[in-house]
Amino acid sequence: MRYSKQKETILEIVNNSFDHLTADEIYLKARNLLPNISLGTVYRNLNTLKEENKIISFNSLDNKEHYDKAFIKHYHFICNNCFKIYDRKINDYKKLCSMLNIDENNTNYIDIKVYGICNDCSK
Amino acid sequence: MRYSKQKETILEIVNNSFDHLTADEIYLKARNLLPNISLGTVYRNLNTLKEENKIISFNSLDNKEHYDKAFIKHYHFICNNCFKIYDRKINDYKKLCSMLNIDENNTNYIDIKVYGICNDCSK
DNA sequence: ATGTAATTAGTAACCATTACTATTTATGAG
DNA sequence: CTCATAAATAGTAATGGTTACTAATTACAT
Repeated sequence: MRYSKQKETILEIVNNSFDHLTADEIYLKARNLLPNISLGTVYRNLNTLKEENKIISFNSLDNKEHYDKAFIKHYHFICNNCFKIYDRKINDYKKLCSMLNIDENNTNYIDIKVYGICNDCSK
Repeated sequence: MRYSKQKETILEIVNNSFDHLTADEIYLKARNLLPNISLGTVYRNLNTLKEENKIISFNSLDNKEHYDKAFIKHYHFICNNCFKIYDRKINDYKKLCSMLNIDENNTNYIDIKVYGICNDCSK
C-alpha cells in the first residue's frame, strides 16, 4: 500500500467534520484542496478506509451512504420527517454489548439507528 | 385506501418468510401467485406497508433494501465475509431503550446491525 | 535515474429504485 | 344491478448513487 495525498485528504475531511457526510459532499470538500480529484477516487478510498476500520458508514433515509469517524461510540437518531441525523451518546458500551450477547472478538462495528420524529418536528 | 390483492399478497410473503427478502425476491415470489404483478407495484406497496408500520426494512452489504416482519423484536448480525444476515434475539427490549435514552413516544423503529465475521466463516 | 506496480482522473456502465401514464378495478351512490 | 369516480396497477422509461474500466500518473525500491 502506497501513500496518496488523496486518501489522506479524504480521511482528514471525515475526521474533521461534525456532520455525516455523503460521498458527494466529501468530493466537493476535497475539490477545494485537490481540484483535480475525481469522484471515483473518493468512493474507492472511502471503501478502503472502511476496510481498514478508520471510518464507518451507514445508510440513511435519503438512500445515500453517510461516512463518519470510527472512534466515537455513539448511535444515530434519524427523523422520519426532516431526515436530519442526530448523534446520541452510548454511555455504557460494554454493558450494551453484553445485553446484546455480542462477542467483541468477532465484531467489527455496531450500527444502531433509531427512527422517529425529532423534537423540532414534533412542535 | 382500497383493498388490493397485490398488497395483501406482498404482506403475506413478508410475514410468512424466514429470510430477509429484497424487493426483487418478493417480486419473484409474488409472480407465482399473481403472474402479471409488476415490480413497481411491489416497491410501492412495500413503501406503503412500511409507512403503516406493518413491515420494516434495512439496508445490508449488498446495498439492497431487505424487508422483514415488524412485530418481532430482534436485531441483525451481518457477516462481512459471506454477507449472510442472522437474526439475534433482544431479551430485554425495555431495558435496551432505557440504556439508549430512547423516548418510546416519538420512536418508530430501532434498527440494530452488528457487523463481523460469523461462526461459519471464522473456522 | 529508472522500472514497475499501485493509484488516479475521467468517463462509461450498472442496477436498485422511482416516476410516469394509459388502463384496470374496488367501492359507494342511485 | 348500473354507473361514475378515484385509487391502484402494469409496463416502461428515467433517475441517480455507486462501481467498473482504461490510459496516464506517481510513490517507492533498487
